[in-house]
Amino acid sequence: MRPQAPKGTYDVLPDDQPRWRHLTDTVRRVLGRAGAQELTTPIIEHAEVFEKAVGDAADLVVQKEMYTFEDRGGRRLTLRPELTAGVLRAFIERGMHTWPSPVKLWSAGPAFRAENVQRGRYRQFHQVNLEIVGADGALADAEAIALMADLLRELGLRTTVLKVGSVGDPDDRARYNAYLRDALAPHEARLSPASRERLRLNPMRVLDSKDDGDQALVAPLQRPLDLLGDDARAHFDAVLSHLRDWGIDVDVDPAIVRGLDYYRRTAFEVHYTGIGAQSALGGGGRYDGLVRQLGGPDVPGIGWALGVERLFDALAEEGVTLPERGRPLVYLVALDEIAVGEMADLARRLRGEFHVEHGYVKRNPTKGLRDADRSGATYAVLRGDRERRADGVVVKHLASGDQVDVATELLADRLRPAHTTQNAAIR
RNA sequence: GUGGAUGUAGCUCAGUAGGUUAGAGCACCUGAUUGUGGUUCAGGGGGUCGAGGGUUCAAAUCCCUUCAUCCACCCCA
Repeated sequence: MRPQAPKGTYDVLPDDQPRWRHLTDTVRRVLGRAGAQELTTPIIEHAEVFEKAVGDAADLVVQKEMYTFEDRGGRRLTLRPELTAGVLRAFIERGMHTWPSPVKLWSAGPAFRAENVQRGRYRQFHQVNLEIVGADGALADAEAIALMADLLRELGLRTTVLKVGSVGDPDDRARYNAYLRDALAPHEARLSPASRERLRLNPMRVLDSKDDGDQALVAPLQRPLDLLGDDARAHFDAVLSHLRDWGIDVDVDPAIVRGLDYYRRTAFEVHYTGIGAQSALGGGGRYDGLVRQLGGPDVPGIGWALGVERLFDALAEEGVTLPERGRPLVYLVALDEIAVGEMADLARRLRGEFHVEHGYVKRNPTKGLRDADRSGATYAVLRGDRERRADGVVVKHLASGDQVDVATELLADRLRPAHTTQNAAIR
């Protein structure tokens, strides 16, 4: 049996690394200049952190999809299925409510869900996360959404669809769920089996059923947005107004739905068509009761998460070119046994300034130049007995084929100007 | 949890009315080329045909089971 990565996991190979760096660099820049600070939390947390966050609605399904285990000390630990709960746990544990408010925190890293895999869905996946904790005004909602849009744009995505809605305050949600139950009860027999179950557990979910019959039944009904209370309505209008002022294009989605109870008011999602059935790049919303629910002070918050794998899918679909891996400036070739050691020494000196590689063994010029070529280096530097007699090396510019003898002690000086232009022929 | 498709060399894939030593391209190694790379040419290494069982004189090929991958359903914090 050949070794194999666990189902739903994958290796990020060297050629894939530059796009990951590009992503984290962009996140750091875009969110950082808005005052968001990077926070790294553990990948494992006490299971109760997530259990409390999910709440009693804890839809058994959700629970089942968490990787929970017992460590040797008998502690119940969970591989985080998302980043928000851990961030808020840190917020509470570290007393961040005493920090200048609001506290803006971003995080990025792996998360785990025991789901069946498909395109854009893995068991170990990665998220970029932003939380703005301690602000309850519409301005915070608008800024959170705007920052997500900024990030997507700076990454190079142009054709995303940003849907914004409101799930209202808890009373509004209860009222809407009751309305849906009443409205659909007479037609229950015509609902799909899945939606009959939804009607019992979480009526709002019927709204995003993929069944055509369900959709026909639901079409004439009012949406959550239609039954907002005055406060939630005013808040939502203010959010939209800010976004309009800032030129952020959004689609108002009157039927936007959240699975968990702690969400209130603003909810949003960003989608990208063309990356399969899992078209949501990410989403977020306001969670004013959550910090308290986790055992902290009663502070409001809003946040979002983006799925890294889906971002990469979308970037590929959009044809965005990402940086390539770094190539050496010089590749050192040892033409005899003595030169092997000399080149290793030379490499260590040059690496103070340049990206320098060598092959550890004696090579004839044919093989040595082939190695240099494959490394992607700009220059090959060769040394054998002929060069040793002159205390020098041969420097060959691989693209042009031009080559020149250089005294060893002058090599760094000759490379330095080329280093900045990388392609300059040796002078 | 459910359904469909697919598992053959490091990679992408041919190869089924069951029939000798299982092939190609790319990649890798060697040589042409013992002081000059990319191109080219010649040669070479590399396979439990995903795994286990069954049918058969004979299985990559047919049957069963199982595992994995992909896509979709479900679900989606």
